[in-house]
Amino acid sequence: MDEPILTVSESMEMYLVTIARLRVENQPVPLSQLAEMLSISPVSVNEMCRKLHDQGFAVYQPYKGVSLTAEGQQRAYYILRRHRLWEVFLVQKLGLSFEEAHDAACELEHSTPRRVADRLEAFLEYPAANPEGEPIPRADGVLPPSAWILLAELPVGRSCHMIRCQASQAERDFLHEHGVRPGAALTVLAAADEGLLVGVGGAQISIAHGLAETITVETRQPE
Amino acid sequence: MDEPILTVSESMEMYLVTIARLRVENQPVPLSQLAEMLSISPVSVNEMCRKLHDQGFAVYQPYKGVSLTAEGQQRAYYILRRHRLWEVFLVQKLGLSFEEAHDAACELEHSTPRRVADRLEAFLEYPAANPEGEPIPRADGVLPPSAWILLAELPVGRSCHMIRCQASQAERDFLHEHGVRPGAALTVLAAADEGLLVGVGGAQISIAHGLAETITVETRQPE
DNA sequence: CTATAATATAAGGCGCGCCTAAAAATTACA
DNA sequence: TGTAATTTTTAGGCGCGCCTTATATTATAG
Repeated sequence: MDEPILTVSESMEMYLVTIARLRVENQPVPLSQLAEMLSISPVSVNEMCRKLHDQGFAVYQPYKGVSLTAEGQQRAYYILRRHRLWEVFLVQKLGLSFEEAHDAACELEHSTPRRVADRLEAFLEYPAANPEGEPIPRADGVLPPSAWILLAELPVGRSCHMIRCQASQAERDFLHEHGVRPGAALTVLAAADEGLLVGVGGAQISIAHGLAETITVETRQPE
Repeated sequence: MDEPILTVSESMEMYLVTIARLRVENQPVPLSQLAEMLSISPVSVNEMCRKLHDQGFAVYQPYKGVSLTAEGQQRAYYILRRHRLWEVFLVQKLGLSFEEAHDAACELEHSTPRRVADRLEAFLEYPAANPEGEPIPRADGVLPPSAWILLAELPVGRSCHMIRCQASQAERDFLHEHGVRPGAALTVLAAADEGLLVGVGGAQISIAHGLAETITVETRQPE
């Protein structure tokens, strides 16, 4: 009757949170991607995915990929929440770089009781997102919907807020100098062969299509 | 020539820090105490102590006990420092009880990079001790002395943490069943002819004077 | 000095999470 | 459609840290 409360090992937690992060449009995540992301051999990843399936945390379909059950997603968000709260704390209160904060948060996230996370959230005054603009799952397990798309996909004339850029450091530095940084308000003024003409804080910058495809932005729903 | 940097597992870290905490006046720590403190079978503790000896972190002398090498003590203080800094943060900034904070710190201490510890120390404005008055090892590895006395010598009304008991196995078992075990928070409620009335975790137990003289505790400095 | 209690050690086992090698199944493309 | 590439599965192995059972060794109190 009463469900046994299955404990999730640290290793399992890493799988769950990685699946959650790799997931796009409810498509199952290919195991090869998972293996690469985790730096674990495909055989071991396969083994673990079957285990997660058997324990009810994931749905594994051979040759298709793996996705999370409601239970699995809840556990994943549970970790993601801790991870991003720690990132906020480490950057905002301790003054670490995001890079350092991210690495440390990867460790701390597995050793953080729920109560500590909740208190930490209050101490940080309920941040909505981590320092990179990625949303923080709430205590009730809801991950606030973020209308995230690529800048390259934004129609001309529409505005958005930048979330992140996954290009090289040099390219990110270039964008940063022109005001294109996480949180900045951007408007696509025009699209040309060379790229997008983007307005940012009264100035304008031309961004190549390739680069625009590495930039994630959040849009307000227009209606 | 160049020493291989031996990595210390989380389990080993627990042993090292426990040995450091149990150590008094440079006497080796009996393995039975260690086993009780860690809630691990004496056989396994023996096994691990031989391993720590072989790897140069401890000196294990059969029938004598185990003590730390300079290297082992450094590692132990390294962890203890993180543990107590987290306790300060969790109590002072997040408002947790010491009990909760201690438990959470036991986990966090193993996942805290040096830089995070140093920044945390600064953020907390360089506390000298944890919320229970136990000294925090400094970044340079120095641990200020702490106050260990016998339970029998503790004034009525004062609280302490149990360190160890050197009575017989039967007596230790008796105490253990009543929650009087290493690490437990004890309060001397009253002193009578028969012995001390001691509060432990909401319950009470009467401990004969003779037995109380075998129990070592750590007290907070009153001023 | 001896009997008993405490401590040490040996032997074998278990679950976990990872590995490699090799064989089988499926998919995808020419 | 047939072959190549990918993916899955099986089998066997390894280190870690813990366990229990059983046997030695040492310490200590009568």
